Amino acid sequence: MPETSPLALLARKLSGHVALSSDDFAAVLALPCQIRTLDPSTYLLREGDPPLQCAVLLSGFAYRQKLTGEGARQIVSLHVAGEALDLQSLYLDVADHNIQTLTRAEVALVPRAALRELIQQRPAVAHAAMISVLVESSISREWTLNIGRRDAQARLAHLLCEVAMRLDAQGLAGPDGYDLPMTQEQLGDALGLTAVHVNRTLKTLESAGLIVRNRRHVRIPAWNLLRDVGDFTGRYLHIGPQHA
Amino acid sequence: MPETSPLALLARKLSGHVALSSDDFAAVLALPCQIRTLDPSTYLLREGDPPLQCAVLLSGFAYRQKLTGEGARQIVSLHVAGEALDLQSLYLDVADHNIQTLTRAEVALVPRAALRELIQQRPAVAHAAMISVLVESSISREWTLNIGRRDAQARLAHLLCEVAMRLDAQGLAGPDGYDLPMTQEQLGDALGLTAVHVNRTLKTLESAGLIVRNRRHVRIPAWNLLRDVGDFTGRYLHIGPQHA
DNA sequence: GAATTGACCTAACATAGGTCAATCAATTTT
DNA sequence: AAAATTGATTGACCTATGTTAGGTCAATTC
Repeated sequence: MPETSPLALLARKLSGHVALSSDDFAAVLALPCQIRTLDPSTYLLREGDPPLQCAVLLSGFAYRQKLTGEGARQIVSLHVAGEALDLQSLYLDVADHNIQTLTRAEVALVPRAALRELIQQRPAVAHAAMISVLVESSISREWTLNIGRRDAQARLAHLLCEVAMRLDAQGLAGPDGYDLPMTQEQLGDALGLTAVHVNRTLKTLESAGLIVRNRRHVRIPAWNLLRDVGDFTGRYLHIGPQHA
Repeated sequence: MPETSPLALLARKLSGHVALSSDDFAAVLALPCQIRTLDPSTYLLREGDPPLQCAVLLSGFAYRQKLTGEGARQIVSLHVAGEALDLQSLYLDVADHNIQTLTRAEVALVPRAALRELIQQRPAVAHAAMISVLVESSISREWTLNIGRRDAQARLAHLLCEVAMRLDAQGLAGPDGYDLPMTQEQLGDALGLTAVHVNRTLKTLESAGLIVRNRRHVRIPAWNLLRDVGDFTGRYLHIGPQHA
């Protein structure tokens, strides 16, 4: 089946957790949508706004972010191509966080009503969407643990492992590492650290031989070592079909 | 309608966000369940186990928790009476976190299959369950922000405000404050701090007149002040019906 | 090709919060 | 009621991380 629809990526992602019938699959592909190419740092949703559309990330990276009253930024989740960004606010009146592109990115904008209708009419799609939300919750819990209870080195190692594994699961990581599209300031915002300390910590990991960097490219020469330093286990990512 | 079923609390909670028909409401009440009274610190679910039942908290408090490889504990969410604890793992094969009672608590144990069936057959219930999961996700994001980007005083003030507002929304808070059922060590585990520092910070809040403590009882004499110190806004709790 | 910009990097210093250890107070057990 | 346990409190000290203030370099822009 040629992937003519821009939503093929989404359909594939959804069917990664639950078997979708070919009808279900086709219905996802048939969702109405507009394609947009967005510059880095473009807002897709702003806290306080009513969510009107559901963006699906077709290429590039995006993140969710919140600000304190004093203007400090915390990145609360990262997203790679294929993920639906607005399931989190699909049934809520007002957005509780901001969504921004990290890199230049293509998105498909699906009208909220169309997606809700699809979910209401197709239990298997609803099931898949629910799992997708639950997995995101699980990742959010692990981030809370990471930020609350691990030191800077473990935190950073953990994040690098997570990104590596998630890219790998989407077939987006080469065998020689991956391009991490975040500045050190953004890494700090994701980890609850300052950019300065991220820099120091990257240097530490590098000189310990745990990572090899070349500009934004990261290679992990000994997965087991970085995994141990980062106290990383992929279980919370719930990769693969959920049978039970 | 007399609340004969122990699940009345759950049904009320679900219908807090979405209108349920009386049929839907009755179907929730008719779920098969076993009632248990549990001691403090009893495990309801363990990381790595397959979730087989869905616990609904009828009275008392519970929390979700994760441990690092070194044994540090992070409480990742708090739960008050009326909340369903296992929607988070209802569609996942393996639990990614632990759930424990905080106080002595009564729970209703609903077989996983029964709940899934109900959700599959009643779109309004599915809708309500989804919202309940989404609200929990939103709270999780705010916790990440709180732990990652606020200092100890703001963190603690924020948590105290959140608990006050959630108890109030459930009608569980008196006009003269509430009983916070957590030890200072548990507060630390929820905030990414040590018990010692929680103690110091409580003292600071107290001597600034922002809270009044008597044993575990907390009163907030000037809501606006504590709210400002904690940089708290209740928006992320998404209290009330979601119309859109 | 000078100026500007954004990201990376470094060093010196400051501090919020952690660690350790002791004491006290309240509650439960014997 | 002694003893034991659990949690709260406090003090002295330490360290991981933040802050400030600058550098270097490469990529754009004028």
